[in-house]
Amino acid sequence: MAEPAFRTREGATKTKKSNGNGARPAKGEDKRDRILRAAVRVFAKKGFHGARVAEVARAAGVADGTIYLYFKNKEDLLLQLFTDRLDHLLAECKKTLGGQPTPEERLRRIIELQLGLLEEHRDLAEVITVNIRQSKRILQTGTMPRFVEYLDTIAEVVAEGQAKGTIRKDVSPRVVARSLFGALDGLTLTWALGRAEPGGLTKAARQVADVFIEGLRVPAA
Amino acid sequence: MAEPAFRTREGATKTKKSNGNGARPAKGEDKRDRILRAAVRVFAKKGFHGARVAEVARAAGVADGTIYLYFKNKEDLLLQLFTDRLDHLLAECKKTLGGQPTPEERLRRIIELQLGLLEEHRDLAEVITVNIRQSKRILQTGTMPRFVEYLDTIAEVVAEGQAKGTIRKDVSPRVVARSLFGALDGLTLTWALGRAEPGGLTKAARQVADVFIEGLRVPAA
Amino acid sequence: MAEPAFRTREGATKTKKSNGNGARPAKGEDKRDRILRAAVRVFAKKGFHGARVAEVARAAGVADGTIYLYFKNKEDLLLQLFTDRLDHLLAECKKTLGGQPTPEERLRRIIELQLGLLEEHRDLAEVITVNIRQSKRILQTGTMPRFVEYLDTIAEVVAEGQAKGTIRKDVSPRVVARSLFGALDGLTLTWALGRAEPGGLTKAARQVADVFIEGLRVPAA
Amino acid sequence: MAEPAFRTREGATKTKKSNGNGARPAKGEDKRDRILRAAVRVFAKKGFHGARVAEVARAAGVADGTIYLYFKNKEDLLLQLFTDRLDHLLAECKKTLGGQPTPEERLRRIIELQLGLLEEHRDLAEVITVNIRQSKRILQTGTMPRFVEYLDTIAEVVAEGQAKGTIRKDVSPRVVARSLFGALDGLTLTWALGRAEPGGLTKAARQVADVFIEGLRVPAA
DNA sequence: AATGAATGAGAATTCATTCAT
DNA sequence: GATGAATGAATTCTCATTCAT
Repeated sequence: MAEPAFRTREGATKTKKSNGNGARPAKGEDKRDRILRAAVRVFAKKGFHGARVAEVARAAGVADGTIYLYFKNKEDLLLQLFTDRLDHLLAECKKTLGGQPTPEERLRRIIELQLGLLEEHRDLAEVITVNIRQSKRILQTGTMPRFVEYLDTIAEVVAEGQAKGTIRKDVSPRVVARSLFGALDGLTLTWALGRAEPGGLTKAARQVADVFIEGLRVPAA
Repeated sequence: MAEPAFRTREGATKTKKSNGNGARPAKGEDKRDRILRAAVRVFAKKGFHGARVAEVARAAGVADGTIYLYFKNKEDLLLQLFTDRLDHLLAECKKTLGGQPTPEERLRRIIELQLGLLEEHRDLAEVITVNIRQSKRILQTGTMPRFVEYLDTIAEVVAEGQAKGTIRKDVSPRVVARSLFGALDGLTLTWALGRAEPGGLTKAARQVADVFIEGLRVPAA
Repeated sequence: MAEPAFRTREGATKTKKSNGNGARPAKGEDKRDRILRAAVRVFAKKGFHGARVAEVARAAGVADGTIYLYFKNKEDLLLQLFTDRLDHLLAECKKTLGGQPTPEERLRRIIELQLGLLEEHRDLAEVITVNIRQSKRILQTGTMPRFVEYLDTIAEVVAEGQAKGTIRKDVSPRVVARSLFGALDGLTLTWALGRAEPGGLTKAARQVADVFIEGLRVPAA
Repeated sequence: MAEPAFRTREGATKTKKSNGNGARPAKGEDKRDRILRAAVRVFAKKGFHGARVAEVARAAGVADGTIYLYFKNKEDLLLQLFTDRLDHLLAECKKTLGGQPTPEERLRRIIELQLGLLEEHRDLAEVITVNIRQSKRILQTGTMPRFVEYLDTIAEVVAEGQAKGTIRKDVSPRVVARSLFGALDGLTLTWALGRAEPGGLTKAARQVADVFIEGLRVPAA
């Protein structure tokens, strides 16, 4: 998962080169990716508001104006950044969840995936945890369909467990999903802004998984 | 006076009981409070970066320059806002925790307190969840001693339970504290930015408490 | 000349305590002087525009508002400062010029006086050379009657020499006066902004005097 | 580009002959010059502190922000203005001094050049005499290498005369240089702020030259 | 007279965005 | 598509001055 297969605007799972025109690598897509990757770095270091568009451009090796050929404006750049990365996480989730036998295992897997992904990409971790809250507009759901989708994925797993009878029914799947994401988000934030010790998030993942899964289990008679 | 008297820091933990000169309310403290209260409202509505200092001033009924008599700059205003409010939360915690018989009950009480407080102050909820992440500088621990103190309070309760033998020892109190805060923070964020249904947070509080407390319980043999 | 006898508004030569109401030292005058002395220090250090009125107040040990009881505004403070100090210089000139037998000696004496005074008061030197040019309004002659008067004093000495036949008549006394003042001013500026070596100005005084006096002498047949 | 290309410094000594690409005038240099020319006018009229950057921009026919593409800040604009103009004066000096047979003639030529140049450019005269002292930072030598270089040029001429035996040795070339510049500066200031009669400075030039040159002559046995 | 908290006009500078090349 | 020079709106903070006490 080191080099995530970056998404295009249209499709979540396209591989890098297939842009439908055959041989030549899509110059445009290439540049869009370079900009997004530069944006992660710059936003992580300076924060969304602290980052200058010109810095992103320089980091991406393009001219200032070029950014506006691929993104409507600075905020759109941030939004597409999230969308892109969450698409990736969602795709991974979908791919791996099928393999897990029980809802509990699926939950554990989601936790491991999210924290694992961010542990490998500290910059991205900072962007996800910090920058997502820096644009009021982006925060309003609706602008963040991918985020909602991701929460829904978690909630569904919970609901499945409830349907199956292994997860207690007196908790709302959405509350659980939001709490869980919040818990992971908080851990990531502290980790990313602090020492970011290698393995720190992975270790935390197990503990959070244990607590949540145990806590969700239907109490024994 | 050239160097404006920053009356601020030392007044942070004072309870409102004036300044010891009896009848008249302390003019300074009074104005500082008005500014802080105005800031909560304006920051909640516009976000930290979206809010203009002049708007806060107008909302507080003071001149623009007056804000700089009490706060070093806009960011300091945000920082002191957090410090002030967290002080309040911490004081409430301390007051109420003594009355709880078990660590588990104390945990539940903390959860109820935090969500209860924020449910009553939606503006504050937005500021705490959103704005706290808008200033890179503030995020760096050390600038937020009160936040660290709050997490420590939670972690201590967990550690107590571990010492007493009722809470599982294979989880780090600090990880639990951070996760729990994250979970509550996430719920609050979603609530505050959405409908903010009355009772919504209180209802969630019970569920989160149940899950965490159950999840932390030492597994029955 | 170490502690110059400071002037009051009305009269140039009054000694410090005689304010006409007998015994008590004039509180007001006292404060005005403190402010002026503080202003010299602060203006010298920060320049006129760089100095805050509050700094002058603090340096003088008075409240900000007090300054406005004695001076119309910041610029007036600067203006009165010049007037006061030039009054002093003029008085010294008048006192000493009578004793000099020839116009040439009087010229030499003026040069020594001006540079001697400023050498003893480096702060004042900076203010005179630098700050006098910082307020457009003050620069316009008319607002600086004392300066004009000082130049006139020099010009008169030159005119005397011309009348007496010892000074060449093909130079304008006013041009000489202005050049001479400029020369002294330039030397002072460089001295004050640099090392300000003790004796530096005094030494320069002799040289400038020699050059000017020789240069003004009626050419031998 | 994030870091605006400060095209400034390197262009300072270039003579106007464009940028080597033949026909079209160098856009950048063109704009920089327009700004400098506008700055002279505005600074002369309002003084450095009284002038608003926006006024300079408007006078130059560029946007406010454009100024910051060519100059670090307002003070840098002033500094470069001096540097530019003094460069010109220095170049003229160098060009003309060679043609003068004696140090005395060279001195006279320098005086004529300086006053002549400023008489033709009253705005520049005001800026040089008044504004140069309005920025404390600029005054500190080292920030004004050109000024030091100019004084050195004068001092060298004096030293030459001393070596040749025609100028008295009991005066320091640097003191003479500083005095002479001060004298010219003072005359210019008075002229520029007053009527600025045509020919006024030129006429003064002769007198100052006569006085200084006579005054510097080795006394006849 | 003296104070100093409060005022609020004022200005430099930044930086997202555009558009002529 | 790509560029990057130019734009100019937007906003924090400063500080001279006032005036209620």
